[in-house]
Amino acid sequence: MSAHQALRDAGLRPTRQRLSVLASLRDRPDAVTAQELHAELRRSGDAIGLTTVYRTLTALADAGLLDTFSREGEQAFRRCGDVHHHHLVCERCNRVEELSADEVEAWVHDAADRHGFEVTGHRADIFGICRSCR
Amino acid sequence: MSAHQALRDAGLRPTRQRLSVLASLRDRPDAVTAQELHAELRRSGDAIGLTTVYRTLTALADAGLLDTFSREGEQAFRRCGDVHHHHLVCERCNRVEELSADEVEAWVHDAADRHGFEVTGHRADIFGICRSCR
DNA sequence: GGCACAGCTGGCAATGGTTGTCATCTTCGA
DNA sequence: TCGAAGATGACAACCATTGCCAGCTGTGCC
Repeated sequence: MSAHQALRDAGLRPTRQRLSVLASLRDRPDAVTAQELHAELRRSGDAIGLTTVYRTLTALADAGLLDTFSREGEQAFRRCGDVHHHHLVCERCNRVEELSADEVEAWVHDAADRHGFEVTGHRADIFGICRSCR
Repeated sequence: MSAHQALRDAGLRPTRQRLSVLASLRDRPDAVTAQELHAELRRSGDAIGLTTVYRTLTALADAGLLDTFSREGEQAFRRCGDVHHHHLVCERCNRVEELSADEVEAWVHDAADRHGFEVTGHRADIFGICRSCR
């Protein structure tokens, strides 16, 4: 799906800035913060405001187009697949691999049932050092 | 183990303030933020500075005595058991149940191996609404 | 194409959780 | 009991993030 269409579907106007953010996120393996992305875009000659980067990332995350990661005090974002998945995160380069795991899903529902909880969500992330960072 | 001894083992002096923080965290089912805890302690007549609450919680977490939870922009803490576990968190009252899950541990190592990652840690939390909040 | 308007942008100010500073006070081993 | 070393707390500083608002732009409609 084109970035243009993705924005449309999310009820967001496909502006130059948003397309720019989505383009720089496309196929990027790592998660980035608003500040980092803003600096990179500026460095590459793209005129975009920091506030806009923040709002765009938040809007895209709200629309489910981006996954969020908290990195000691700040929030990082990454373009991830639509289907539910978990993450394998490199603590050195912030690369993220998407994982699917039926056993985790099963565990989630079993545990919640046993404790009388109504599940609203869950998150299972693995942290480590990737092959190329070792 | 006494709170006094726990602090000792963590290389921290058992001061009135630290004992006070540990005491109010004892057997508490929910996770609290520094601001919340500070307000509660003050309300109950305990003279303690906000800075001290922040530093104490951080120190206790660093020492492995507390687990941390990020709650939209702020950090919450909870006294948890020493053995490795996961969490079932009520989004309404912040109650936390500790879970152990061999299937999750197995998944962590399998997935990391498959992707060539060296595991440094992992986290698997379930969010929901507890029985009494429903 | 031209219009009008709802949505978007971006510089700047404000917010708010958290941390740095430092003078003062405690704890604890000698 | 004494003197470090460690801890406290009021206050200022930080800094990621958000609010504000005047101007800009995409979009549907004529």
